[in-house]
Amino acid sequence: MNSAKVLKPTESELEILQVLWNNETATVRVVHEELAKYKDAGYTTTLKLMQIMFEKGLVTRDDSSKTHIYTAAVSKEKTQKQFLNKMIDKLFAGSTANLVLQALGGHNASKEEIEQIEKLIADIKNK
Amino acid sequence: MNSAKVLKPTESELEILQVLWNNETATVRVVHEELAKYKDAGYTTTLKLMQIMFEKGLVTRDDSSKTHIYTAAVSKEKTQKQFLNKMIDKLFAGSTANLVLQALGGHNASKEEIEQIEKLIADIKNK
DNA sequence: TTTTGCATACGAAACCTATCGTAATATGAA
DNA sequence: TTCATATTACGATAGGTTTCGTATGCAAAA
Repeated sequence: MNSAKVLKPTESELEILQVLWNNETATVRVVHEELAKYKDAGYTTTLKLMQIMFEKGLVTRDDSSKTHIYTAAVSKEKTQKQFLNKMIDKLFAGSTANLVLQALGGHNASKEEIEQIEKLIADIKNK
Repeated sequence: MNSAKVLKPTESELEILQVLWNNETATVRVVHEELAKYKDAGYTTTLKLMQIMFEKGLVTRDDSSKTHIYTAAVSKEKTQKQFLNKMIDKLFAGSTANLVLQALGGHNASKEEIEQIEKLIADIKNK
């Protein structure tokens, strides 16, 4: 039906998708207010971006009332995976482990997070 | 001296940087042949990109002989970290562990790689 | 010396992203 | 009904990326 081509959200589009993923559903106004917390752009800029996202198929919308209601049309997990793969490919010479090592290397994950990762690794080894 | 602004390589530029990182040093011809293995673009396209990268400061070059010799001016590690951070921010709600979990979730890491990661985690816990 | 071929330089075009101003429209209040 | 306000639609622009054609120059071979 859809997705004859892979949709690769731009950076601005990702910011909007974040809001939609968190809220399940949102109006342009809601998205805009959310973005306004850390960046400033006009309302119509957000509107325009979301209209373009609609044309691309990145979001769906209910336009039965004046104020349209938007929903993400791509899943967070799929999108994350898509970008991870591209990044592993372009920046880590195809090695997932390289990426993980680099990510854990400089950074500070909490005790709980480290334990989560340990558990996952144990699972992988068990299989 | 330089870097008043953060340099964010584009996707095409990353492909070129990969080659430079692998080869330490390379001519446009070498880079182009390498890219030609998996994509097709004209030679002058690669040349132009590398000239622009030079202007931006992403690469340096030795033009003492007719055929210029290019070197990456940004380190692989710094660049990787830069993109990782952006990605964690934009796509993983700021959580490094989320990214690692998602990356390992697809589990295409070899036994050796998994062991490397285990070791790193042990180190982190020891600290 | 002349020619051939490779390398660089340059400019232009096509395309995409992000931004915003303005106009049209619907909704609810006065 | 009329008016104010919020929302959408649309068009235009600025800036950046990618692509390539063409011109120019150099260097080695003929």
